[in-house]
Amino acid sequence: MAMASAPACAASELVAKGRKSAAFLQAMLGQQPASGAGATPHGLQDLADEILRCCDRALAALHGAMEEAAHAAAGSARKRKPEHGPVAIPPATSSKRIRLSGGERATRRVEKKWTMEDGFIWRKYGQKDIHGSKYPRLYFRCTYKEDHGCMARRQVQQSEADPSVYLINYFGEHTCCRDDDVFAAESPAPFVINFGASTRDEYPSSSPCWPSCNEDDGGLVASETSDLCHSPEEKELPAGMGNEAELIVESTPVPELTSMSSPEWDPLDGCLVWDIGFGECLFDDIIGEFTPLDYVGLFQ
DNA sequence: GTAATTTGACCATG
DNA sequence: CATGGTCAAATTAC
Repeated sequence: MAMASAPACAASELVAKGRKSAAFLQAMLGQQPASGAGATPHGLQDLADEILRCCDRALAALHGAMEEAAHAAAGSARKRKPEHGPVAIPPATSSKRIRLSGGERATRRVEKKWTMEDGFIWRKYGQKDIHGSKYPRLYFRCTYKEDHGCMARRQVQQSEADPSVYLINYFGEHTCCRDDDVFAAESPAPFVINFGASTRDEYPSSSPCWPSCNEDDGGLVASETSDLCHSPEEKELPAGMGNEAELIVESTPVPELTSMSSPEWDPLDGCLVWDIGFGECLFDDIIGEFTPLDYVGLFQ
């Protein structure tokens, strides 16, 4: 309900402002001439960079929480099987087969990441060479499928256009972290923004499914409904890996990969690849764009 | 010894 | 029949 999403929205705005400040800091550091042999701006830049990334992930986590809240709130207005976690996809819109156990149809979203890491723990259960694709498709299911009956699955495939990019198809939702007991006990933790380097320790094995702010994480950044997604990159998705995505999630190139050494790198755009432009716009606007239409009503 | 991964086989779908 | 998704035995790693 709105009462659940309002604090999340406020927190999201705060994180967004923090991120903006960090972006400016990083920009200022980038403009600083490397004067003073001892003063190494790279260390500070790395720090600012990490702050940016943590903010991004915090936003993503908040976004995910709001999405959950939105789904829960919209339960009466939107089609959702109450006894099944995954949201049903209208079969009529599905032209390609998506075989799911028990014939279920689940939420599906596509991410493009620079790493396969997403903070969740997956177990690989298959690999398949895909016709016409240079790279095999890897099949993963949640490690906690047995323990919690979590039906979350994902398919990972390297992009042919850019092999450094992984196209990750997510099916179903993680229920292993949504159990009432677990969620009640752990709910504060996932949204704690820890700017330190030991964030991984914030999420011990008791709640391993929450996306964590770790070094390897490519960063889940944003998601948009297919109606909102106009990214041309969606067209780059190989057959069966995004053409019918319910959600397209643009993911972040880790800044240090290119941006820190690139003179054209825009510090305000270095951490997130959004369909929208960053420019000088306030983050409030970004949140507006960041927020799927489903949630807009909840925030007002 | 246990858990995770690999990989070929099987099955469903178009 | 071709292709993609999943299963499960074998293998490997810890």
